Amino acid sequence: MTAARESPTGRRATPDEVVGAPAVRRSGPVLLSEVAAHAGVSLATASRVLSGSRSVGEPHRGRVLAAAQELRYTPNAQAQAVARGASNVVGLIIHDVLDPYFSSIAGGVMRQVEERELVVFLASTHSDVDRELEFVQTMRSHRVRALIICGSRTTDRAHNERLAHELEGYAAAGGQAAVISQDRLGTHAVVPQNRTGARALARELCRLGHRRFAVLAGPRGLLTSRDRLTGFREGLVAEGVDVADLQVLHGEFTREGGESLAARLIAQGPLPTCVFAVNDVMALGALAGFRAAGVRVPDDVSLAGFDDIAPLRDVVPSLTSVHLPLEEMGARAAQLALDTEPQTTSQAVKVHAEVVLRDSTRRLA
Amino acid sequence: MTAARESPTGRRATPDEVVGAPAVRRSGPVLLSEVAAHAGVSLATASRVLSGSRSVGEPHRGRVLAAAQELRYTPNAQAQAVARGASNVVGLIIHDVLDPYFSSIAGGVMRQVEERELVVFLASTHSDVDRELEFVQTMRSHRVRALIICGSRTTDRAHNERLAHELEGYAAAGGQAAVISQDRLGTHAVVPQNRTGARALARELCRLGHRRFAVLAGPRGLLTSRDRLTGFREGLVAEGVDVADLQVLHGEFTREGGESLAARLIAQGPLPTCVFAVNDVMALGALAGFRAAGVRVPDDVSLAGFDDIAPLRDVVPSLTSVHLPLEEMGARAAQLALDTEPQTTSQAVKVHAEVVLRDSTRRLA
DNA sequence: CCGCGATGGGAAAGGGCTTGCCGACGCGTC
DNA sequence: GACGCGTCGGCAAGCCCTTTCCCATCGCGG
Repeated sequence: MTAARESPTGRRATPDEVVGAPAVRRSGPVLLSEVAAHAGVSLATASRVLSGSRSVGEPHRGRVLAAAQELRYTPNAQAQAVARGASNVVGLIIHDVLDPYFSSIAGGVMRQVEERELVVFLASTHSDVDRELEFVQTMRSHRVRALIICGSRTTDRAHNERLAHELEGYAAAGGQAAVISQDRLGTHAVVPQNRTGARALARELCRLGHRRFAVLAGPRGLLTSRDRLTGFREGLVAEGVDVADLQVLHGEFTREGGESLAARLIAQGPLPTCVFAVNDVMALGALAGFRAAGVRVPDDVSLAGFDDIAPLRDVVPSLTSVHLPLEEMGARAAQLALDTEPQTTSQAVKVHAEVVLRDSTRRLA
Repeated sequence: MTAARESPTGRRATPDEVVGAPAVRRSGPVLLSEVAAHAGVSLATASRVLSGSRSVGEPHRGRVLAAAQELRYTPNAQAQAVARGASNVVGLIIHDVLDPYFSSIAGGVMRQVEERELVVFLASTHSDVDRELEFVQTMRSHRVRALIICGSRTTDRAHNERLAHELEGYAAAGGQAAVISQDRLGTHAVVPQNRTGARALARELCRLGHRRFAVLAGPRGLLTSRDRLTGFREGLVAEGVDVADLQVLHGEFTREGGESLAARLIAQGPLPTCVFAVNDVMALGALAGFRAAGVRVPDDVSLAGFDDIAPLRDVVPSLTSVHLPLEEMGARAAQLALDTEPQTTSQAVKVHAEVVLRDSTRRLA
């Protein structure tokens, strides 16, 4: 912005000038041209030495390297990207770094990115679909070589279309994208088996003897929540549970959401024997809510979540959940976006979800 | 990298060629020049309309916008950065996204960054000091306008000097840096009162009647660990506790580290009445370690941590800790780096650390 | 001694964008 | 009607690199 290049004076310094004002360092980054001048070679040669794009004879080679070192030259990655027509940046769009679900996924992505010596642009949407769209634009404008979105997954058709449209634009411009947990967007996709996982969970819970359930669901518009709810319902039906009186409470997909839903559930009257929170963050909130109200888990009510996020390890009682290999999902998405040839037909990787019974769900007598 | 522009044939297409192959859309991003051509104005005008750098008369203005929309033009941010001589990217270097301490800080940074409509480059060092150095280089080469490091804080003099040197180079090139939890690096700094906090914690624990302590410390080379240990010791001395037989175990600054240290502590013989883990992640590990060994907290041993990370909220027993406003620290660092004029003398912000007594530390009879 | 291919250096043409400058134009004023 | 002024287009010169040519040089066999 306030670039204020103060170069007007800046012609080539004659030897005398060098003697005259030795310490007057131009501020701002050192340029390749300065390195070249310092080494007494042409710009082209300096470039070739430093980027290793072609062999350069020893005398010159050494001098360029020395000059670069002495001047503390750092190539301008932006200019390089422009000149080469390709960047080494990967875009990552998630909801929130603070949410363990997303940070685990981000961790997986980062690992892959680091292995390839790339760099990641991180953007967090805070669940705002418009920001999501906006960020796709931003990423595109930064010409990221790959884009990974772990996003909204809303049922909002209009939004999904716009997103698909954006992504198509991104792809048309030569980028590779992978979306986590949502397919049919015309990109690579890594999708957890939400429905199957929830179905399996329902089955296990029924096998523990539970018949009366409540579900703490996310916002109605979220596909993830809907899929898990649907799967759970199917599972119950398969086990012969009457789903008619299944209590389903909708709230935010956050800890606070879970907490207040638990409170609402308690207020509504007799508790079911088992509560399924469609994700672990909500389950943790619910756990806190129950505890605050003096409702004991699992004695008074059983509680299960979904995702098997890391902090679950330290909770008491340990939470029953449906395990998702979050880091792997991130890593896989990164691989899809980074290792696939552009123009390949997009792949969809299904991720297995596995029920893990722990102490928060008890067997009924 | 494999840029492979398919231009060898690529001289300028003659009008005839255009007629010959009308639908052959060049792949790759749409260029500003194409937009300009489409709108029938000059490149300059198109640029001005789209960047709003100068007012442009209505007939042209409208046509440029229409053309841009129709062609789905996205400006090349890299080229813009080169041309403008300033980028709108902020660099963030942390150890690990998966660690709640760092992700909280990252969250704070992100908030500030988003408010300013900038974008962040995230790099994680996984506690590797060399990678840290490397990343500073990378960030510098990407010409990030601000750099926030939440890093190693090692006692390794050589490394610190190299880091300071790197940062000085970055600053000389016109960048603004802020470092979290380490000062004397010649940059802005946000430093938590580790020592004071630990001292206060020691005092509170003594007031609960504890006299025999153990400290689960991080690697010897980590300043954060050392400061907290020092402060804790000072606090004990101030309370008249004999520090001679204070048990100090060193391990990794991770959950696993805490877990195995707890095991070691148990194996070593009679437990002290209270254990201080120098950070919460270790404390959580220790809690798990104790639990696994059948040692009850706080009945058999009291346990305290430091940082007050988010997952602590859901742990049972709730953990006594020293609260640090992590998000704010990140936000503050971002502000320092973003809102300060370059060349200003660097500021150091001290962050208050406050003891929060919870259920994991009990009062001795 | 000459021609040959291989090698390495440099000038210059990009890459996609911004912006300083100039000139054209329309308007109001005296 | 001439002049000044403000507005707005466009040319072209940047920004900092990479890479394509092309030419000079060199070693070498014929």
